[in-house]
Amino acid sequence: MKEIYFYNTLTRKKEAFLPGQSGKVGMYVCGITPYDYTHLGHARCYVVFDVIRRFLEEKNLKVKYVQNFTDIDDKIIERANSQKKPFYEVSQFFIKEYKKDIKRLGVKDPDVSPLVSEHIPEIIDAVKKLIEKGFAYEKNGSVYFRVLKFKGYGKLSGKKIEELKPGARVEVDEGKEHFLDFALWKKSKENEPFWKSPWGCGRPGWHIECSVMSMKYIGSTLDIHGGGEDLIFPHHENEIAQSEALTGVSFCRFWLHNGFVTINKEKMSKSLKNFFTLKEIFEKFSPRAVRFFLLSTHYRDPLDFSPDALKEAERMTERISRIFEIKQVSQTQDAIKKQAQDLLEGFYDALSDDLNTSVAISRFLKLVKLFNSTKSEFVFEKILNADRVLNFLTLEGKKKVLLMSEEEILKKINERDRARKEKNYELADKIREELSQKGILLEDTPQGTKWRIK
RNA sequence: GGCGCGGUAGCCAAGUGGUAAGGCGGCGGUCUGCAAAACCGCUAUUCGGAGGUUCGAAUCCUCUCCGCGCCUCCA
Repeated sequence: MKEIYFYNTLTRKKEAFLPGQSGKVGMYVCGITPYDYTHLGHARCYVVFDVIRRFLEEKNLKVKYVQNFTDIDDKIIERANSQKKPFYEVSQFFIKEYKKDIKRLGVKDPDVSPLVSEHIPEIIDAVKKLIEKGFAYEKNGSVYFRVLKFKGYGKLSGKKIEELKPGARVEVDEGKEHFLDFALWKKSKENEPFWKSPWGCGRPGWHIECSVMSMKYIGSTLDIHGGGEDLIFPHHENEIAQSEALTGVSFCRFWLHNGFVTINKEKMSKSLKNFFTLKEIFEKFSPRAVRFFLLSTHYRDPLDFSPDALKEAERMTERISRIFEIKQVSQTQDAIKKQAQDLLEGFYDALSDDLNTSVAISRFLKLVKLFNSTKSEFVFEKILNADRVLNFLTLEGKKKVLLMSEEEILKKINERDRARKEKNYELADKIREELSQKGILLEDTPQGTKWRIK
């Protein structure tokens, strides 16, 4: 059994992962801003971190998994105002949709799913402390973080302050001491929801909620902080600055970031209008295939979406699921047991190597193959063991629509069986073809003729 | 402009110094009346290109071409 290694964005190296205190792992993954439906890019992130969590749990580590909802933000307000609704109706609606979609992908519920809107007092406290410590200042009802005061700014993203030039891409906000300073607290404009604070009516800035909520539920130092790689800068960089300014200790030991889902090699994003929501995807592909697809490539590499790739995932997962159709035998030769055990070990070793799911899946498929040729209960159990991490087998498969009644099908099968006994193969094949036209596939097995939907 | 990632067979995809995992597809076979499913075998002398280091390189170095990302909200 190998040690667990993860690639740490902070050090740009694979590092041995050892939990902080006695087998406990505190992990925080940045959640969504619920102002629209969840898309495939989000799904990749949460499926990947779900596998990391399940894997660590299988390794007998006690994981506390925290994932927030940023339920108050400019985009939510924008949407709420355009629909003439309070912001929380918009965020609550999309939180519900997110939970529905992500559950179908077999992602376990977080242990804690904190909402920003329910942590305003804690956020105000944190901002107050940052001001006291000289890391933040109030200006016209807003509070900004004083980036230059925090040495080490840029250590996560590898950016140098001198190289980040104000201008074209960075909005120059009057009132800030330095263009990189970011809002901890934003003064509310008219028609915007607000909370009362020592600095007047306003709401939290974007980054502070993650610092406050992660440390509230996990502690000053997280073991793992995860998210999409687009969050590295500025979001996670800012989280580090705020948190470490606040506590004086290291905020997080392992920073893990997943790569993007792309379409034609380009990032799936709203602005390019090339994104697919899970809702849309599920109309064409099963959640089981989607999960398989999302794990088929290493999590840090780009994953290119295409209908063909999803179709292949559909085929593969159907094949995997067919193991349930086989009657198991209890006897297993030692050599086979050894093979199965080695494959399972290889499976976990692959995951230990910075979550190499491609290799892990290949071992998993080998186990399926071994089971198909041995029908061994022992091997079957190894498959179920591996599936506790991958979680393909319990998910919804492809939707099957029955175009004719079961009685009708059985009648046709009987008719065909009679024809086959009489060696009237022409008729038998005609019946099989007829059923095939209606999407029914026949399989002649030693146990008789079976049928299934194509 | 700064920083970073990737280019491996028809396709997807592992592999950071020891001589190219795995899957899909295709081809051949076992089974079958024929199929289907499953299983077995075959399917890259070669890793974008050019140099270099080395006994040895997909893996290290230099240059170069192509694609992408971050530097602004973004999983």
